[in-house]
Amino acid sequence: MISGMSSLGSIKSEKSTDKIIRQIRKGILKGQLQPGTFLGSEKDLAELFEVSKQTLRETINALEYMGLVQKKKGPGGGVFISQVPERMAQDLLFNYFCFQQLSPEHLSEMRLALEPVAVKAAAENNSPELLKRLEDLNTKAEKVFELGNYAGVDEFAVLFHKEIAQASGNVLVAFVLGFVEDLLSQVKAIVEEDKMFASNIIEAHKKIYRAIKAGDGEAAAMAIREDVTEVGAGLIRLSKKTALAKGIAGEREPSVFQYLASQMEDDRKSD
Amino acid sequence: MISGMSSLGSIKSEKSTDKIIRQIRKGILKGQLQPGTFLGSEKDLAELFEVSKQTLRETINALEYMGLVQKKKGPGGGVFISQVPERMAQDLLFNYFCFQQLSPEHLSEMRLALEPVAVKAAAENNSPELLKRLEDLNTKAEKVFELGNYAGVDEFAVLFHKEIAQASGNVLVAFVLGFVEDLLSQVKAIVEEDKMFASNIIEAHKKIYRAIKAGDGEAAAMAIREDVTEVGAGLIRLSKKTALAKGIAGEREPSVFQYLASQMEDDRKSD
DNA sequence: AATATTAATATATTATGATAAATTATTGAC
DNA sequence: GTCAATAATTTATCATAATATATTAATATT
Repeated sequence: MISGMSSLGSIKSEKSTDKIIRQIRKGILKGQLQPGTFLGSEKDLAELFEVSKQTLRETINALEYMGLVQKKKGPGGGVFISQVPERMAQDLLFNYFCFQQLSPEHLSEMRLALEPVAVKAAAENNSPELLKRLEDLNTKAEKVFELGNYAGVDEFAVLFHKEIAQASGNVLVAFVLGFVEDLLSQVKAIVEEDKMFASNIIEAHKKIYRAIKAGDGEAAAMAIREDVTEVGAGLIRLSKKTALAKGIAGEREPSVFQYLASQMEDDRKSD
Repeated sequence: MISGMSSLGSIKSEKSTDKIIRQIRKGILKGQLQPGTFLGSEKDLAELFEVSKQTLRETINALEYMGLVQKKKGPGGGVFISQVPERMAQDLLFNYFCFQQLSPEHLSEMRLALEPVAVKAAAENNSPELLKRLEDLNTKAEKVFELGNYAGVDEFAVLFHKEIAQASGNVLVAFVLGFVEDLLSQVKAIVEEDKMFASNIIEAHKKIYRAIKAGDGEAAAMAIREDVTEVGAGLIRLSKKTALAKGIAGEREPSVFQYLASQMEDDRKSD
């Protein structure tokens, strides 16, 4: 048991892969390594850290999948520090929740807690640009509604909510709401929606827009609560029906991921 | 191998590393690969996917750092599917926010939105086990308070809130609140707290506990709002003072990570 | 001269073989 | 049976080499 062990310090000798990852990550978190910073080619880095090419590749690969670095091929290429893309952060978080029995109810409850906060902030800081974007989205939603494209209504509805989430001014709220909205939009893309559903959403969003435009945070919050509650209820009802039709649910709470699984044949691709 | 595959088929030939990662991840997300499932040794998997050892190691390494698999050495070892540990999901999310100027205000605002939701659920489902754990934590907090260990009070206070977050019954709320609480606890460990601060926390938590015990969700929500608001205000005040003392702040909003960076000095340079 | 084409070059990507280190299963002594 | 030594298995690392790919530079074409 006690053989060639390092004298002091760490009892368990840390893998060199882990050491390098920790070191680079620390540099990033401390702000010493800013996005865009060129770290060198893999060859350079292997020499710098005094490890083999393979070992270095394993570390850089891990950092790349965490979103912290990007690689570029060819002359002038190499390893660069990168901001973690929102999409990647979402996917990594998705990995966690796929083991947690996340349900549409959970998502809806989160929306109910955060949307009013976001929309209040949006109403209190209702820039012309924001109003323009929100109005555009609602107009587009109405157009596709008239064409009978109810799924299209929902796409614009999601963008409407994501716009408000961004306008919250709170990066944490914006991320969590964005995560929730994206998940819900995928769920909604599976369950079929009807005309009444889409019509209600359009009316609700018009009301929310008016409150934001008027700078009335309380009214906006109230309106969005109604919207979220109604959509949540409808969605839960529809998803339960879908689950039963597929023979999935029954004893167990329907997990969001069981629906999404069926859709995973076409993978979400970045870029 | 067949050269010239790049011209036909996919426009951008996907790296085999990416392909394998996508494939395994899909299996996990679809529920076909459950936690604990043995995938085989690296050698087996290299043969299975028809790639080299190195390529396979790179994929497994990436999956390991995402938290989706674990490796074990020795006889009976190999690659196993793993639930993503909460801590790892937190760290990966942390990577995202370290570029987003997350501030104590943002954290506090999120708490204010979610804690009442969590505590209401906790009050409505106040099991004897939960009450016991909460009472224990408050008792311990009081003990360390009497010893003058105000930082210790805070450690138990954080656990108190995390317990409530878990009791929310909402995995999404629990995770986000846990993430926020852990971040705040690190910030609090840096800024110095005084006797009054600790005393207020203890009284507030007693009040929250009584409301939960009584099954009064509304009272519990009200009490926790007071607690969160007060702690948030105190924390923001203290952290601004700390930031100014360090010459960090000024024109820019103080980022949580600028404080945490100062704590990351625990260098054990051994390479 | 501007533009398209080709060649050169730097880099990532994949592959193979070999050794070291760590962990577990097995064996053997008492 | 218990415990220590040994063997077997697997990951971790190193080294080398060939291939694929994207950028840049040079060349040819219009």
